[in-house]
Amino acid sequence: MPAKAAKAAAPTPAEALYFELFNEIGIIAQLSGNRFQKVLPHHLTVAQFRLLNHMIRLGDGWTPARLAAAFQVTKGTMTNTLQKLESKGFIRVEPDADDARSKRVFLTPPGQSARDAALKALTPELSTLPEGFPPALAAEILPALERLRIWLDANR
Amino acid sequence: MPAKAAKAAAPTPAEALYFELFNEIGIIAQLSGNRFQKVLPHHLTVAQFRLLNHMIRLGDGWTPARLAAAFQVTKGTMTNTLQKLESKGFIRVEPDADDARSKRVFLTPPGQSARDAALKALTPELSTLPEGFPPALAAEILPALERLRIWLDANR
DNA sequence: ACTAAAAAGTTTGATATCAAATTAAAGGAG
DNA sequence: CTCCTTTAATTTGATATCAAACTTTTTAGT
Repeated sequence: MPAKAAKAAAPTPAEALYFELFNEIGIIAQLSGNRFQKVLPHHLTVAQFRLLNHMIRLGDGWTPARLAAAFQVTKGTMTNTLQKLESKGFIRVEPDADDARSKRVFLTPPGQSARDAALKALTPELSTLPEGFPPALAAEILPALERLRIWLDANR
Repeated sequence: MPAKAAKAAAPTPAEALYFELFNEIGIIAQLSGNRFQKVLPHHLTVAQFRLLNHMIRLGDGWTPARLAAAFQVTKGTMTNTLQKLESKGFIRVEPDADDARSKRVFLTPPGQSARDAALKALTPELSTLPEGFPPALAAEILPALERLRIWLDANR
């Protein structure tokens, strides 16, 4: 049998597939993030916008720790993000009556307005997207992405 | 006709779909990026690893400017990333003979080894993934993601 | 009830990234 | 040829994020 060159760590086809998947996802996240960042109002970062959005969609009153876990950032990062949003008046952070270690985060009316304005500012970015990437395609792959996200979230 | 509440910027269903798509992609990128970061050898960042990987897959000899465009980072960021990789001996940066403004980036043998080692270190992270997210599903959505990435890349 | 362990939030120091300004070289218009 | 514009790379200052240490409070074990 001919000597085989010492090929280093050739990934299986399945592994290669996953690597490619995460690579594409990483690039898309960076491209879209950059793009969104440029048009967000009130000097909102993407992270700040996502936090506002999260409170609209899933309700407020969460603790910082739970938010940090939900967004997969460190507690220190969440502290910083919350302080920025609070200084802009977009959220209110109150002590938790039941647990003196904890706090609770609430969206303010200006915060809701800022979120709406941000959404409006983002919309034009998407206006020409359907030409190259039809909504039906988005709908088609979304369940799979959710499934992947949920798995990653559960198996850290 | 009843007075309609001043609903601020209600996105169309298609827009909502896109927002959700980018949201999921953003979360997956963060989860997978964090995860990969923790196991990468040689203090490689994800950005550094992707650069090494890029040179393996698409060949080296690119200019920093072209690399910055390919990865959608600023030229300053690319300068920094290249300096880090060069200080580790994983790449070689040479002046371009034809254009005194430019440089050319080459992968060194240690760089190739580091990339192989990184790939190997990443593989265990994927070992249990097929249970929750079968490779067939990855293969199914990959073309759509490529299409999205290409569109975003072309329409900046 | 007491003590040890865990959890919530903050702080600190380091780093990756960005935007904008800077320097140097190439290209184009006249 | 000369000047103006564009391009390549770097530098600078600011910020977001991380990991790790720290403080306070709660929970659990005995």
